[in-house]
Amino acid sequence: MIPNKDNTSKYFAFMHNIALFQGIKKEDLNEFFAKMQIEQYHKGEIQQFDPKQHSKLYIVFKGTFKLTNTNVEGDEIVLSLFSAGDAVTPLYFSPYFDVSAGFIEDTILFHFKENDVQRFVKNNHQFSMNNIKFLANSVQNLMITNTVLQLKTAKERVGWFLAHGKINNNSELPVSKNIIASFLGITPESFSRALSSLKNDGVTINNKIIQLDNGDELCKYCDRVTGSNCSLFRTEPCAHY
Amino acid sequence: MIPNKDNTSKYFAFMHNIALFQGIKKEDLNEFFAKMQIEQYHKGEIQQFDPKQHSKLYIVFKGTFKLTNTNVEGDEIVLSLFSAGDAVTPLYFSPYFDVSAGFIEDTILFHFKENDVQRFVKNNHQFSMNNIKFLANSVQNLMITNTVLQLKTAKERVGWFLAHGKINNNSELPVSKNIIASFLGITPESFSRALSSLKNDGVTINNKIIQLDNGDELCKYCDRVTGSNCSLFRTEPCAHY
DNA sequence: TAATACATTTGATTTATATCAAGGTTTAGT
DNA sequence: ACTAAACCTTGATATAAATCAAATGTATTA
Repeated sequence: MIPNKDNTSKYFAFMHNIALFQGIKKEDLNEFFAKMQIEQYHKGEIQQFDPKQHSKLYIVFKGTFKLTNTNVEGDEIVLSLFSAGDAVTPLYFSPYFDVSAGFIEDTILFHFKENDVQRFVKNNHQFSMNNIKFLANSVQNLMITNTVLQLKTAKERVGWFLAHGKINNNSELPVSKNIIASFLGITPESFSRALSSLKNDGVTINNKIIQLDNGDELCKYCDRVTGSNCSLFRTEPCAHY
Repeated sequence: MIPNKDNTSKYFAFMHNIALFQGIKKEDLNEFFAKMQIEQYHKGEIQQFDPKQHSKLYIVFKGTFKLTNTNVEGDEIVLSLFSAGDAVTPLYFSPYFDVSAGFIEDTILFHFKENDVQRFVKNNHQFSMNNIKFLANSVQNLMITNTVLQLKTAKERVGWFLAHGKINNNSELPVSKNIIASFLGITPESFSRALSSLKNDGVTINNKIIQLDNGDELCKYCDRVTGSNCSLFRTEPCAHY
């Protein structure tokens, strides 16, 4: 799919808001964006992320997909979820790191080729700084996920996930429950039971919409980094004094 | 501790071998290294990693420490382990990310101040590329750890840890068993039982030294990225065809 | 709109690992 | 070399979550 004139300005406006491209001169950006390619995927499709062929920078324009890893027994685990505005850089993955992208909705990705990204990193300080920031942030998020996976009971994991979404203004579940369960390292059954237990605490989910009786029911499950973006941070109900 | 003349050349030689500094002109490096500070920590010490005070780049010269996170109930989990040659960049962590460094042995760290690192990143393409590579590698490793924590039984986790060490030529456990257990998200008791089960498969640990009856006993626990560095990769016993 | 697939919930049962407890071993410091 | 403190192992028991199974609910598409 080649962008036509009409779409181009819409796409570029969208791209200018992506964190990776902040603080970069408009001319430089537009020159880089001119190299952008568009890929469309359909719901249900699975793409092996073979870095030999996929050494690119991806930006999600529309849709949702999951990054997954499948073990020998065929169990699939969800490493992370991506939706509009998120970036992925398999560019830097080892060719032996075998992850797949599973498309949950019809999805439009923008991509840049390895050489173009490398050149832009080399020639543009701000872009290289942004890349460092982006990756450092990924490191931090993965460490937090790590903590959640090691420390929490099923209910606490679910609570954490919901608190995370709430603070980022997603009062709606981003994907189906069984995918969230896999991301949290629990079974769909356990997820369901955790939810029914949370219901007793005032957390209800109707049609993927999360509703809270008081508004502070999820505070106890929140991590400190996520919490720092919360309107209740360091007020009385907050877990972080 | 201020480096004296004698030590300086030893330190610089060590630093020139660190991955983060590869491919950079000697003059540039030495100018940067001149800003290096040295910190010593004693076994048992714990340092809160408050990024307001610790916005630095650290290189481990000697010793071992663990990066840990403690939850409300006081449970401690080990996020990662660092030893000579490893780098840490809390530089890029959120000020709300509360991790601690727990020193397992007497440790010597080299550190650089935030401003100096930022300046070097800005002025040296290779260093900024190296930073990107370093962080991307961390992302990948954390994703793998994530998979291990979600997918594996206690025995498989221990097997993976030992396989990892074996391939990186550490036939010796890097730290005490209970710290490894915490890193793997299991209790010391489960770790011990996993080891005794592995013993039946030909994996013996004597005085922290890992011994294998045949040499391929750990192959089934190995992940593909680690495996790609193994001498047995894609031979008959390898799990990755 | 029916038909079929997919997702979710609920219950019964099993199982792996945590917890609790006690004894044994190694390590470190005096 | 001796003592105290960590560390490790082993056994018994408890428990949270996985698994198995079946029913219900919700999408998809023909």
